[in-house]
Amino acid sequence: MPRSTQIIDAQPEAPRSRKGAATRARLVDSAKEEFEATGFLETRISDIATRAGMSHGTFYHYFDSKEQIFREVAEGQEALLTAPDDGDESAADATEFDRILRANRRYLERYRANGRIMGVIEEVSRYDSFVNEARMRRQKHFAERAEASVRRLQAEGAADLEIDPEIAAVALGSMIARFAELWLVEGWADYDFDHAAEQVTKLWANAIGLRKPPARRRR
Amino acid sequence: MPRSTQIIDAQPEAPRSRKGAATRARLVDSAKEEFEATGFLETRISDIATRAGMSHGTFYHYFDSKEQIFREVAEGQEALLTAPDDGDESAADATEFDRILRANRRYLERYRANGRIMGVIEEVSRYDSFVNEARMRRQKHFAERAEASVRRLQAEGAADLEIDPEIAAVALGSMIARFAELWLVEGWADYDFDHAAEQVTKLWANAIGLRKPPARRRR
Amino acid sequence: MPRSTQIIDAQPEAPRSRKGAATRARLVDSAKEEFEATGFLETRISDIATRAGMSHGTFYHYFDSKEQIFREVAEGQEALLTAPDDGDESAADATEFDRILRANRRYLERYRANGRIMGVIEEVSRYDSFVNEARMRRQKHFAERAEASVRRLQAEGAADLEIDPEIAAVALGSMIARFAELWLVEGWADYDFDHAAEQVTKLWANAIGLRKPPARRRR
Amino acid sequence: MPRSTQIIDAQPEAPRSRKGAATRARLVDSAKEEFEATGFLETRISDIATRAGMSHGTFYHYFDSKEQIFREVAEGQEALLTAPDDGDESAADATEFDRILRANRRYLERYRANGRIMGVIEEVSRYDSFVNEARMRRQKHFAERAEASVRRLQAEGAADLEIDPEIAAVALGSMIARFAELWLVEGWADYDFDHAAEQVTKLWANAIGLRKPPARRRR
DNA sequence: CATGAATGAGACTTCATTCAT
DNA sequence: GATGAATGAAGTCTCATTCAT
Repeated sequence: MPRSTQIIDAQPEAPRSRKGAATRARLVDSAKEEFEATGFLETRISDIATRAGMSHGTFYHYFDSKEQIFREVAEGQEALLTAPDDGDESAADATEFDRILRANRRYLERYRANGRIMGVIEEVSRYDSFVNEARMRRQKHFAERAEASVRRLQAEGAADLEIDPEIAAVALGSMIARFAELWLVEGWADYDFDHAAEQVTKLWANAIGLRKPPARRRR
Repeated sequence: MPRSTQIIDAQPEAPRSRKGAATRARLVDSAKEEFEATGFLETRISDIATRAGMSHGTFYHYFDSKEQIFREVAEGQEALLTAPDDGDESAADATEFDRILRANRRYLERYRANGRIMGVIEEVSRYDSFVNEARMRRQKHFAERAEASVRRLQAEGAADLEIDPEIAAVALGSMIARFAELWLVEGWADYDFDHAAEQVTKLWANAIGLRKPPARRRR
Repeated sequence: MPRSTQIIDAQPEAPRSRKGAATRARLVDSAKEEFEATGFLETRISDIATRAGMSHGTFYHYFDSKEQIFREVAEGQEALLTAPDDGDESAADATEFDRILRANRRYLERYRANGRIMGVIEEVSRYDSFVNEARMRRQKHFAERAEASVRRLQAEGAADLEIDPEIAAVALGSMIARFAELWLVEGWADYDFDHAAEQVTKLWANAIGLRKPPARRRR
Repeated sequence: MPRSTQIIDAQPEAPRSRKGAATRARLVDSAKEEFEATGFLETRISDIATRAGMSHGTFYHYFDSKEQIFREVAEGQEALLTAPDDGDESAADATEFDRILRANRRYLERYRANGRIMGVIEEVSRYDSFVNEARMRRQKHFAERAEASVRRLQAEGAADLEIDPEIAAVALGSMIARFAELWLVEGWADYDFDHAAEQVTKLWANAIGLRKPPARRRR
């Protein structure tokens, strides 16, 4: 049973030596840079290899195609975007509004730090179902959290009961995602970061009818 | 609304005869169908020509490239999406909420009726600046209306004054646009149309802090 | 339903103009020459195109691959080898031996006239099942005739009854086929044509125990 | 019987250690298996190495190329096919017919036991002159014996004098060889072994006009 | 001896585009 | 206007072979 074990195993095979692993990593890095600089379609396999300082043949030791390496790059970005906060989170949140604000800021900050590649991911997700699935997982990730949050608030009497938590979660997640893209990738306008983050959070909070709970006040 | 940015958008030459015009129109229709069925990248000039029942050589009598004919298809869709209501609009709107609801419904209905090609436009806008510009014009079209609407309501005391009308317009426009794409192109979920339209409108209205003002009349 | 109608239709499509047909024919001829001169494996698509005086891109208008055009060349040879005699056949045959001799001579003559390409067909038939099938059809064609002939002669009391007509047909067909290959392709030895043809016919006749029927004598 | 034609058949170097010899042998075995399973063209060096449980780099310690290792495999098969009977041969043969039958059976049995690789040898012999030479040596080996046999029988008055011993030897050798290939490699039909062996021997005996001479004794 | 990373020659193929008819 | 034959740039991918470790 030689010749790969199908589908998943489509990958040439993992590097077996330390050097190989380093080379592979170098390729992924170069690929990301090249995709950022040139876009997906315009990037040639040999561009990636050359940028990584190696022959294009080497590329094929580690990846089967441009699509495949892109998936890995995209996967990394998606993981980064949805990674949990790296620090004392709950600590700082005085109010529910602060909690939402922090989440939004985190998303926007991370998106801003990777604007170029995020734009390319948006592009590629339109014709590569793997990448699209990863993007949908991200969307789902945030939607689930948002939905749970809305339900909880409704239960606490702190949110509008007429809001459908499911739709609200998708729509508000969409708002943040597209707003981020327009602002940080398309260059729609040059908003002040703090102001923009606060504004979309206000829209979000208003949208679900967030009420300042009894003993708290918004800044 | 210039026809694309008309740089040297010189098409081979406008058809002179009636027959030529018909052939050209046939190509545009076939192109749309083919793009819907196959996506932009996978569609070949000869696919379009074949679908239109002619030799691919003929294509070049009317268009210079796949990009060019796509721009025309996309332009048509954008025009359709932003076209004014075809009928007695203001008539029916009893309240501001109804006005927003009607606008959202119209957008969603039109989007739904053209889901496939809208998805392709989303794709192509990522690597064709003409198409992207057209999409941005659409976004701007809605954003301007939304911004004006928010300002007016704020002036009337019918909307939250803490909301930045500019950001609100972009963010809420983004919400509708991405929600439409997720729902109607990506098949994220199968919402009831009326319910979904009403929900996103509620989110919108809440977001800007819309208050049913005592005695309201529309512009 | 664009994009070919599967399998059979794998061919790019038949030429639509007279000029196209001529070009296609030119390709087939050049392919045969190139295969004869260089062998199958060593022949490049562009060699064929260049020999036919055209760009390699043109090749792909008419054929999908080297295998495909080779099949057409091979098919032509097989047809030629099994083509019926072009002339007054039965007329001349005084005896059964003469009949067998004539058939053998015809095969050997035709094989000799196309030695090079026959050798390549032998080669390719080992890894292209289409070509192999064509070769097997040829073998079968002759085997069926031979078997019928043996049965008839046995019935007439003019052949050894202990011979199994089925095996005899295959074995004697093999004898002629391989002998032809060794002699005319491999250059095993430089026999006089008439002598060799007569000798293998004698072996054949003896093998099946051909008896001179009552009122006839062998020359 | 020189080891191939030994032009500059310089193999990397004969293994010096016991371990090296074992590795080398393992490669030859794996190569044979791989060739049988995949055919010559489709087999890659790394397939052979992998099957032998080693890195493909190691292959080059022992062989220069796929051709070279194949020659060794083929050489082994040819030797096997032409190897003298391993036992008390003459003993059992009561008649000349029995002698021919025994030789044919031995060939067919050996061929059958190695059908797959024999088929590959047939293939490769068409484009590797070394392999072809080995095959021709086999053919010559049998032809020489057959020719001598015919001449002897003719001298003894036990065979048809009109038969040209040289051509008969080649043609009848061809008959056996091709019949074996059709039957045992191509799967032309599923003959009973004993019956088939006896039949081709009858054809052979008849062909040379073998007569049971009054009182015969074998050499 | 063995490993497997790295190389790059060399062929294949696609398809937008041109152009003679 | 329409046709479809012809072109060739451009990229893909394979795998035998080398070589540092």
